[in-house]
Amino acid sequence: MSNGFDDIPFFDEEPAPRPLRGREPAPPAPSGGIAARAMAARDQHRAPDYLSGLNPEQREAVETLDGPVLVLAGAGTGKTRVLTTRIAHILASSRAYPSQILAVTFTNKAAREMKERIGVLVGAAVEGMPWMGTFHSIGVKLLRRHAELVGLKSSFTILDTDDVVRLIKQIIQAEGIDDKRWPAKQFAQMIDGWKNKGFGPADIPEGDARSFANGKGRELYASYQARLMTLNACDFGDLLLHPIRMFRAHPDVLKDYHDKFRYILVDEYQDTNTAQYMWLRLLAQRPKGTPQNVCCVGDDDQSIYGWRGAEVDNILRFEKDFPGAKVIKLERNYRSTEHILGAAAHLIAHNEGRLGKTLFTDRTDPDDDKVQVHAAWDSEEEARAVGEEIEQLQRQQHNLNDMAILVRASFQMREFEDRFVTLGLNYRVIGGPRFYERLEIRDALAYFRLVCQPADDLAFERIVNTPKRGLGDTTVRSLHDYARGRNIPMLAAAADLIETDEMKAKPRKSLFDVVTMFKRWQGLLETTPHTELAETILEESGYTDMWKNDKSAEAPGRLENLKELVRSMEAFESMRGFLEHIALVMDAEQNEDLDAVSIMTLHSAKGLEFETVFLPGWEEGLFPHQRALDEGGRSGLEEERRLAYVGLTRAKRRCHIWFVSNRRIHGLWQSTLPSRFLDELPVAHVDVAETDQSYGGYNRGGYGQSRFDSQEPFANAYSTPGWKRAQQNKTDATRDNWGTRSGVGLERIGYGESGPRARTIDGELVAKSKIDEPSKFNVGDRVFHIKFGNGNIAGIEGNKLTIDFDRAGQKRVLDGFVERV
DNA sequence: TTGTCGGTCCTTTTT
DNA sequence: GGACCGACAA
Repeated sequence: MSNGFDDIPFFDEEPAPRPLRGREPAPPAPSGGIAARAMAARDQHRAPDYLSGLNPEQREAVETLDGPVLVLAGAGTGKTRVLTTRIAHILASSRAYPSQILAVTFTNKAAREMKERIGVLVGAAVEGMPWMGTFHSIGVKLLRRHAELVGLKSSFTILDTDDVVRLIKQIIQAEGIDDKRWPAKQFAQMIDGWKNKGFGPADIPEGDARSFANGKGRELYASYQARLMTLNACDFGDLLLHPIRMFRAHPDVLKDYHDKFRYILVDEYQDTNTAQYMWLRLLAQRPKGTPQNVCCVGDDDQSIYGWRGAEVDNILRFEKDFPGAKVIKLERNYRSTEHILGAAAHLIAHNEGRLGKTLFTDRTDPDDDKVQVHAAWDSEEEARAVGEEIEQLQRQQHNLNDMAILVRASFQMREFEDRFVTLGLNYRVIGGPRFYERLEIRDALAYFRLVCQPADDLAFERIVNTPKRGLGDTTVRSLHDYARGRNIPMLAAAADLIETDEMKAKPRKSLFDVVTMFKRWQGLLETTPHTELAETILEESGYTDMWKNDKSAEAPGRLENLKELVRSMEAFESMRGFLEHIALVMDAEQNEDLDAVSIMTLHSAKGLEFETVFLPGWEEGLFPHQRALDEGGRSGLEEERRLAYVGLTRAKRRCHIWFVSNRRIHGLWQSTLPSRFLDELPVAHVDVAETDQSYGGYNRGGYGQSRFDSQEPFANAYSTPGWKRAQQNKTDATRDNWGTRSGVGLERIGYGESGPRARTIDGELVAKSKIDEPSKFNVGDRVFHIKFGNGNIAGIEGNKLTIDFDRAGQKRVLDGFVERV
């Protein structure tokens, strides 16, 4: 089986290790220069196999190797295939060594996938690509090489969010600022935001600086950075910012990398933030006359990370940054049915700031289902109905692995989990609390870190009294002061202090034990296999015993996790190697063998695809989310719409959308309006599902009778009272922002024409909490609630009523949902 | 030093 | 409704 690579000489690694200043050897250049000619030398009539399956646009994106290229790749148009084939093509045509290609992704998952797929194309040569990885992992690699240029030692540690918050808290307290009023977590987020924008302490806008801790924002940021330096540590943002500073301050170093990276490729370009953009521009923009072989792939319609600093503008201004750039659109979709594509395309057309792509497919099959819209009474019924749908598919021999439930917010998952547990339906939650973030794992890692890196004060503080050794705040504080005063690590300070009389006997003894333990472990570091050492550390420190003696329900699971942690170290050469890996890769592999429905947020679904997709919770306030509307205005709404677009385009064959009329939010039942996005779906590609169970038809047992129960079952969801009431409310509050735009947004589904409908940006839940207004109800009033039935008011706070319901017991509800009887 | 009570928060999340 | 954090008392 020939894939066109069999006889191409690949170089596993650059003739290592070479001084940086030395120029890369040019790969054996084919005399003609262009790829096609190189290939033709081997095969006169036929392009290599790896190119033959591509459509013309994809092929252009792969073969345009000279100069800047922007590939606008819609959902399901073979984006990853283009990227990987392009790399294969660069290698096959001997344009560069594997080590001369810089390929950047956002997530480790994407990097892994890319590596795998390139491996399939080119075999072992992929192992020679050290510069393929996430922005952050490449940043680490650069920094380890040149740490001293930014004032670090190359053994620097990488702090995760948890460490950062604890560190910032210390700094806030040290400045004598009230850390209740000015929470460290909030400031950590501010710093992260600044770093995303590429701001150092000197660069932050005056307003930002003033907004925290009575104007001390800048000062605090500066002391945080100073503290990181003394700790020889970086946070995630620094992994980008330090290289940027370094490249700016040392053009000679930058030049070396210009020479080195002959080809630069960037995945998911729409997600780059300003810092990443600056980083990339430094590396990709070359002096005039030198080749700028940069290729960015992205989809502006799938930009859903604006809230964490991603700048869609980066994709929009690519052509300005790289004059003469070739822009290639991939619009042929290989994933979904025409109905799903039609629905998605029509929805996303409501956005204004777009580059404008329209997905199409040749595949038409009269048997394909349209996108189904379902209504349910409340979230419980929604979960029940989705469960039934899944079981039905299962009976038709569909795999659970091919189905996914994509929610807007993670609290929605719970209802589905509960339901699936009762049904005995396998499910897997993706993106929940992650392995390496668990308490016991972080504790264990702190031990390992401190052994490898005795200067890691954060690790020291974390475990010095875990398990309990009688070393409380007082002891730690005095250690801290001593260490700061002498500018030495805390572990060293501890070693000093136990030699003196400054401490009381008890803490002194404990501290002595700690110091001795760590000394011994450090001695074992080079001689003992690292998994064995890890076990020794956990045993001797008393950490495993701590959990063995713990009678709580989680303890056995935590011990299990610790074992798993040690097992996972086997794959690494050393403890240091392991720590480096997990500092950047916080995810652990999921069990793929189990056949299970996936439950995840829309955000984590990006890049995935499923035969059948369920999209619950399409209600105003939830999706689009109220906060996105309040804080993001028009652009917030557009990002929500892109999220909806991402959701729809995950589906290959079947897509079911749900909305409910009642949802419990923050413990209170609220009645909800169907999402405006439902109005934006095209009639031609959508079916409103028959609901024999919703509303009228379903027996809700002894739970409060609905006043609609006596009526006829509804023909379809759009004629249900919830929907009608919703539409009524919408027209009542008409503020028409879009109505006059032509062509889009005016089609409606299954209900009568009534003129342009309101599409307000600040679409609100029906009721909001209002504390100040006097209530129109009195204690003792007899009232009716749509879900809970009749009851008496037991208490009133603002518009929140406490009601003793005849059947449902005591509940707190908003006064908008009850009426006097 | 440890356990319990009460107040607050509640979108999305990678590195 | 419930998880998490900090203050407070034993």
